Amino acid sequence: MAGVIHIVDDDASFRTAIERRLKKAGYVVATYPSAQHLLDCLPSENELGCILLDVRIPGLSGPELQGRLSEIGSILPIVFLTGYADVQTTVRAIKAGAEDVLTKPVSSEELLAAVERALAHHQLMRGQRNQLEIVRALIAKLTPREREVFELVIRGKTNKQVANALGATERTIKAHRHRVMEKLQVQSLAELVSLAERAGILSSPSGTGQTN
Amino acid sequence: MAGVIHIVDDDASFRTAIERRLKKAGYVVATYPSAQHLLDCLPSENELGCILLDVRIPGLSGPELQGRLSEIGSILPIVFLTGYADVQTTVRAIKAGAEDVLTKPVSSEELLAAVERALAHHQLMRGQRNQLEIVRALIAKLTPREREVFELVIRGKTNKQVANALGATERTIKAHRHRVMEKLQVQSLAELVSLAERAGILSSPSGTGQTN
DNA sequence: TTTTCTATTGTCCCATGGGACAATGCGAAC
DNA sequence: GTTCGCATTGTCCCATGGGACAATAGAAAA
Repeated sequence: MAGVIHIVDDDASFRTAIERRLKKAGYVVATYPSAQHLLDCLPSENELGCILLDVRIPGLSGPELQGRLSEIGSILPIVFLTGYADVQTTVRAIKAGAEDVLTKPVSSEELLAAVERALAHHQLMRGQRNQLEIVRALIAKLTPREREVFELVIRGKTNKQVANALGATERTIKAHRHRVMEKLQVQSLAELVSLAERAGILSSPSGTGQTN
Repeated sequence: MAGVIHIVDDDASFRTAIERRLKKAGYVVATYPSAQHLLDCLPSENELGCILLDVRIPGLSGPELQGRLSEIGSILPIVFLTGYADVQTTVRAIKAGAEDVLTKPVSSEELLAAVERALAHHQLMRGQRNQLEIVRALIAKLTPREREVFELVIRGKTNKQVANALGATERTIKAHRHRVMEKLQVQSLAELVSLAERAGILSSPSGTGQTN
C-alpha cells in the first residue's frame, strides 16, 4: 500500500536509517526532528499516511504530540518507536489510539508490518470520516428552523406535534420538513432517521410524549 | 465501588498477597490457580467485577484466556499483571480489550486505581449490554415473517413495496407491521428505525428502489 | 382432537404525509 | 431600492399509515 510515512525523531542518524528502509520498501517519507516541526507543517489528511513517532524527544514528547493531534481531529495513525520497554507508557499510548508501539532497535519486518497495518487502518478511518463529513455537510446546510424541525421529526414527532412545539402551523412544518428531506437527499422518514443516527444526532430517545 | 475481583495466578503466595490487599480495600476476592479453573467456574456476568490476570501461567496463558473469554462474550474487564515489561504482549493485550497492564511488583495505589477503573468500565459495559440485550430480546420475539417485514420497513419501503417484495397483500403487510410495532414497543416509524440502528441491523442502506 | 400460533386477507374510515400551485412579510446583502 | 434567502401560511387532492372489527386456513403443540 502506497503512503507517506512521517518520521518524528530527534536522532538524525536514526531518522535517516529508518527513512532509507522505508524508501526501499516504496514509501514516500517525510522526516521531522521534533514534534513541533510536524505540528508546524501538518500533513494533509487527504493522503494516505502514518506517523512513526519517537516517545522521548526534546520539546513536546511523543504522547503529547499524540494528544495534540487527537485534539485537532487528526486521524493519522501513530506507530510509536520507543527506546526501552515502558509498559505504562505503552498502555497509555495504545488506549489513546496509537496503532502500535515498537521497541528500538526495530526489525524491518516489524516496522513494515506495523506501517502496513497503520496505512490500512488509515484507509478505513478516512472512508468512515468521509461518510460522516458528507452527512454533516448536508445537515449543516439546514437553516436553524429546518434544523429544529429535523430534530423533532427524527424523534418520531408528527407534523402536528412539531407545529405545537415550535408554535407554527402544521402547514409550515410540512414545508420545512419537505425542504429537510430535499436538502438531506432522502426519500423516506426511515432514511432520514438512519442518517441522523449515523451523524451522531439522536442519543437520548426522549420518548413519544403524546400531546395531541 | 464494590465488586468481585477474580485473581488468576499460579503463584499461591502472590495470589494471597494480592488477595489480602484487595480485601483490605473492601473488595470480595476469588482466586484461581490457573486459567482453566476460571473457565470451569465462570464468574457471573451479573455482578460487578474484574479479572486480575497473570500473563505467563502454566496451561492456558493470560492472553489466551482473554481470547476465550472474549469469544464467549464475556465483558469482564481484565487487568494484566506481568512479571516483566513486554511491549509486544502489552500492545496485543490492550488492543484485545484489556483494561490495563501492570508490572510486578505492583504498588497498592496502582493496583487499586486499575481495579477501580476496571470496575467502572464494567459498570458502563453492563449498562450498554443490557440495553442491547433488551432490544435483541424484543426482536427475537418476531416471527420469521414479521422479521422480513421489519427489515424492509426500516429501510424505508412502503407497505405496497413490501407487499410486492414478499408476495402478499398490502393488507397483510399492514397486519404484520402492526404486530412488529407492538412487539418492539414503539409508536412511530422513527423509533422503529432508531431501535433497529441500535440493535446493529441496518448497515447497508440499499436505497429506495422505487418499484411501484 | 382441540387449542394455539402464524399467516393471510377483507372492509370501513380517519389521520397523516406529501405534491402542486401560490403568496406574504422580513431582514440582509448588493 | 431591489434582490435573495428564510419563515410563514393557504387550498386542493391523493397516497399511505393505521385503528376497529372480523374471518379463514394450515401447522404445531398440548
